[in-house]
Formats: sequence, structure tokens, C-alpha cells
Amino acid sequence: MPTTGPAPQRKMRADARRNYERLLAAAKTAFAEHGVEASLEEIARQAGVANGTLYSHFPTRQALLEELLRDRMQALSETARDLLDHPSADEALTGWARAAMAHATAYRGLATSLMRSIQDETSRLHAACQAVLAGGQRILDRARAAAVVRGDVTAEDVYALINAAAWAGEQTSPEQAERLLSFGLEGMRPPAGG
Amino acid sequence: MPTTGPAPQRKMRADARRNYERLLAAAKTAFAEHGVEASLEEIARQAGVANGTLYSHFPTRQALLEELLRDRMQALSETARDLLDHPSADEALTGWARAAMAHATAYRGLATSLMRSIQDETSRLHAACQAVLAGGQRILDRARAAAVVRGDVTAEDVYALINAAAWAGEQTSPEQAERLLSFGLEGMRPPAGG
DNA sequence: AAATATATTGAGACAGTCTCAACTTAGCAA
DNA sequence: TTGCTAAGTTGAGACTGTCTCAATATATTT
Repeated sequence: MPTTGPAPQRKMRADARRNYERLLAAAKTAFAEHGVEASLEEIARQAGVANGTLYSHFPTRQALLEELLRDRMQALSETARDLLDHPSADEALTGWARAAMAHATAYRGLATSLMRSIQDETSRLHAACQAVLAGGQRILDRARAAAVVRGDVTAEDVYALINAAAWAGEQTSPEQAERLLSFGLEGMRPPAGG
Repeated sequence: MPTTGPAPQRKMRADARRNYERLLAAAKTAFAEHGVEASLEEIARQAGVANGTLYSHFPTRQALLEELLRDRMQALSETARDLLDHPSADEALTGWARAAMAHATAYRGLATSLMRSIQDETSRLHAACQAVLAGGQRILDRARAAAVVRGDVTAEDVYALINAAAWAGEQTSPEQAERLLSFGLEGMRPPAGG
């Protein structure tokens, strides 16, 4: 049995499965409305279960977040794979960065979680973030090979830029996030005369 | 009498003044150690007063932060003024950005507060942040005039970049903050062929 | 219709924010 | 020096929130 089990494992009792789904739905709404720091108590209330039930299904806030993000993150990995075939290594990178930033913007406070999770190996979200980073790495390697990005730019730099821009966007506006991302990516290009 | 009174107003009773100073000192330590979200209860405890006393002196966390940052922010304004005389408009901008980022790094979580405060006019920190922004504006205007920065770059962009980089640094490393700031500033330069 | 493995419950321990009526005390004036 | 009073302090109490776990309930199996 894998440590990071995917969605509801089979063999769940019917009532358990129902509560699990309700909790997930309530969490989705709450996170969308109040950000990832939404009250877990309130989520349990909305789902119509006692808070102990929430904790038994999702021992941590991140476990809840992990479930809610699973599909999206998988999609992001596929996007990365697809973009490797894009005719322009340059557009592949900017396109991927934009997609990743859109993902980091799904809930308020998410960028912070994603940034923390890539650092913290014990985080429930760590593996998923690593996968995203790996996807970025391949896109970046190609861009570097095509000399559309400076040689000293790391995947961590790109990951940090994406989340930092998403974070700034949370505090101000999506347009600001977009601008910051553009400036950052622009600044990663090789010096003109090169 | 100004609405935003500076440090301890005169006419304070001796015990009040003593407690005020103790609270400030305790807050400084706590913020340095645990970030700007440090427990106010704990700060009162460390200062040796009841928490009601803390709230009577500093109605909000931001009021406390405002006091602790006052000197630093003033210094930043002076730095901005000095840099207007710097021979290189380019170096003036990067130098100012670095100074501002160092400031935003004083306590964990501070970048978030600074970013929120520039948006929120009701914030205790708003005026101070506005002053910083205004300082940046002048430095930026000069850099634009010297054509070392693109014409469409705003002071808000620079402010956001500084805080976003500081934020990223909190989650990872000071070096990462530095790199992000560099990329961003680099991306703000006019296109080479211009 | 038990038996039992699986889930759910909600009180309770804890930490934090913030308020306010009751109390204490510094500083002044007689 | 002695009171008086404005100024300041106190800490219990009303909240909200996290997280745990013994008691209880229920879905499934036999």
C-alpha cells in the first residue's frame, strides 16, 4: 500500500465515503471563498459532520489540499510534457510558467503553501511540488539549450518566480502577477550582445 | 495633534511609559524570533504586563509594527533622497531596491504586511508604505528619464517586485530573494535594440 | 440477528484574540 | 502629608480556532 494513497481508497464504508466526498466539496468551497487558511471547523460544519470526522479523513490541512489539487497538478505535468514538443522553446517556457502561475492562483494563500512544500520534505504536498519542479526543469533545460535563457537560471529560480508573482497577485491584482512574471522571465534571458 | 502620533506621546504617566517601552522591546524580540505573527499574549507575558495593557497601548498588531518600523522606514526615505544624487540613475534604482528589500526582510511575514498595507488605506502602516513608494517613484522617474528602465514600469511594479522577492526569500533563502530581485530589475530594462 | 470491524461524535485540553468592569496607583493640590 | 482623581492596569470571560480520544453508533459480514 503506497504511503500517499490516491483519492478515496476502495473498501471504504459507504457512510465514510459519503462524508469524505462531502468534506472535500465543503473544503473546495471554503478554500475558494476564504483561502487555504479557511476554518476546518467551519468546513466540517458545512459538510454536516463532526470535526473529528474531518480529522479522521484528513489528518492535516495539507492532506485536504493535496486531494483538491491532485487533478490540477497532474494536468500541469501533462502541460509540461506537451510543451516539450512546442516548436518554440521560448514560448514553451513562458507558456508553462503562465500555466503554473494560474495553478498557484487557484486559492488565496496557495502560493505560500506551494513554496513551503517544495522546501519541506515532510509535507503532504512535497511530492506533487517536486513533480511540478521536474516538469519545469525539462522545459527550462530545453530553453537553455536554445539559448533563450541564461545558463545560470535554475528551475528553483523559475519556481520561486512563479509563486512570488502569484503571491503578489493575491495581494494586489492578477494583472500585477502577470507583470511581475513577465519582468522576471524577461530578466532571465541572456544578455543581448551574447 | 496628528492622528498618527509618533513614539510615546508626552504627558504619559511614568508607569505607562515604562510598560510601553517594555512592550516594544518584547515585541521586537518576539517578531525577530517568530515573525510578525508572534503571539501578542506571549509578548505581554515577556514584558511582564497583562495583555489588556498591551491592547491599551497598541490597539492592533500593526500599531506595534508601526512603532518598530518607524526609524527604519524613515531611514529608507533618506536613502531614497540621497540616491537621487547618485551619479548613476541605474545604480540608484538597484541600490534603492536592495535597501528596500533588506528592510522588508527585517521580520518574517513583514513583506506580506507591507504589501497588504500599501493596498489598504485604513492600515496603520499605510502612510509609511506610501512614503516608501513615493521615494521609489522619484528614483524610478529618474531611471526612466535616463532610459535605463522601460517607460511602462510603474513604482507599484517595483514595490511589488521588492516585496515578492523578500517573500520568496523568507520561504527559501536570502540568496533566492537576491536572485529574484535581480531578474526582475533586469527584466525592467528597455529592450536592447531600443 | 448477532458479531465486529469501521466510522462518527462531541466534549475537553489547549492557544490565541480582544474587551471591559473592577481595581490600583501616579501625580497633583490643599 | 494626605487625600483626590485622572490615568493606567488587571485578568476573567466571551470568542474562534486546532486537534485528540474514549464513548458511541452503524455498515457490513457471517
